[in-house]
Amino acid sequence: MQPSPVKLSFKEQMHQAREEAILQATCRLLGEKAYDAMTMDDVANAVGIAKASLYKHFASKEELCCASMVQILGKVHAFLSTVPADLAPQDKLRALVRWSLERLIGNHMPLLPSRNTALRTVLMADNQYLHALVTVSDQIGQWITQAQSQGSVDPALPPLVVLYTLYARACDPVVGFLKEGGQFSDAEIVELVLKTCFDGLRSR
Amino acid sequence: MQPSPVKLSFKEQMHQAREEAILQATCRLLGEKAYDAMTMDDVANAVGIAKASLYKHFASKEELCCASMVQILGKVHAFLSTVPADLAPQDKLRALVRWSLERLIGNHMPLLPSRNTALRTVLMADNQYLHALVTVSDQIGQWITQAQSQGSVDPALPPLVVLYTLYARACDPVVGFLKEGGQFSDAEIVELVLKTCFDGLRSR
DNA sequence: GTCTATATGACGATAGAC
DNA sequence: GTCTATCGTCATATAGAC
Repeated sequence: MQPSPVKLSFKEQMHQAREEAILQATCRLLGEKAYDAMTMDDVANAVGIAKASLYKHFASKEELCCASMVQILGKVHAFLSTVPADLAPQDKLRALVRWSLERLIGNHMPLLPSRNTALRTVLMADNQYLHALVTVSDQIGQWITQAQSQGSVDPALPPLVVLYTLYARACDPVVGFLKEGGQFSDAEIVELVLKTCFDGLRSR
Repeated sequence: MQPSPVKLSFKEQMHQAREEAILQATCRLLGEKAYDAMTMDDVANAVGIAKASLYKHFASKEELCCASMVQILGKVHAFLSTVPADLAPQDKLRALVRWSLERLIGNHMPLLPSRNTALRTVLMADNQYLHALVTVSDQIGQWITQAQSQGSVDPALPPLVVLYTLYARACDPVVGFLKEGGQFSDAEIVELVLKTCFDGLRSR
């Protein structure tokens, strides 16, 4: 009796589901600690499988984390397409930053590789990651340019500076500081950081 | 023949000088990489002594890095006292952030412990560090309050949010992103980040 | 593909000669 | 106090049975 196509498909689905679970766990763990601090044991325990099994899915820790980052960029891309087209450009940008902050505050967003970590080196050599990054950056870049031409974002700022400043909110330590203080609710923290990001510290 | 007090003092000076060199190297290395990524071998090589000798000065990696962070807070404190007293409060704050950014861009400022690293745990248990942190924060907090009462910093923002936002500039990844691009000079990067920090992204 | 067990290497810390 | 040499530990990655 030959294995039916359905059975094969089911096995593949299992495989995919397990891989998805691994990526989910990795994403969450990378949101809790730095790349160096996260161990493959952490991931294996979180998923509930043996460490060796991880290596059947991903050849190395670097590859795993890389895939996790690509997945996150995919989620960013998916979010971008849900932003109403009729929103003003600066409101689209605000929506993006708000979404990033909400993910950060829920520990669902890994720290961006802001320094020369092993991860950053791998990411910059990974075509999937770079492609996803360019796709996302292009969309955001358009919004920035539009917002600047409308004057709602300072046209004097180089668009790249605006882009990086928005990206940096996704790993803003201020969120962690304020959360630790316990003095503000999550929603308040998001609004406060949003305000300082777009309006700055000065009175308007 | 007894050792003269002068000789003793000289040996002590040597000791102090070596310790200073160790702290300097640690400070620079912590500016280049994260706490976990920095090794005691790195420090020993940078100073030009054997790793074992480090442990004659500092009992552990944690203690060494802790001392390094305390030393940096000391430099911050020293800088604060050089800021002209007749400057407007908001200009004092700008001067502080500019100084931080210049240190960051020259890799002379360790990343602040923004997440739960082993270092952060140690720092928060170290009275010297906490005391230095409170001293510095108090001075900055006064400037913030004054700037808010003058209306040059938004009085609607909780002072703590302003303080953390300023602190976060000392480890702003935007600086690294822009520096890597090679499109802006160090001085331009400092001014751009200063502008987004105080004025935000929106046009004024 | 999943597991247990292990090889390999890196790093913090120490021993002991000088 | 400085060095060389080494220990103990932990984490990545793999071997090999099932």
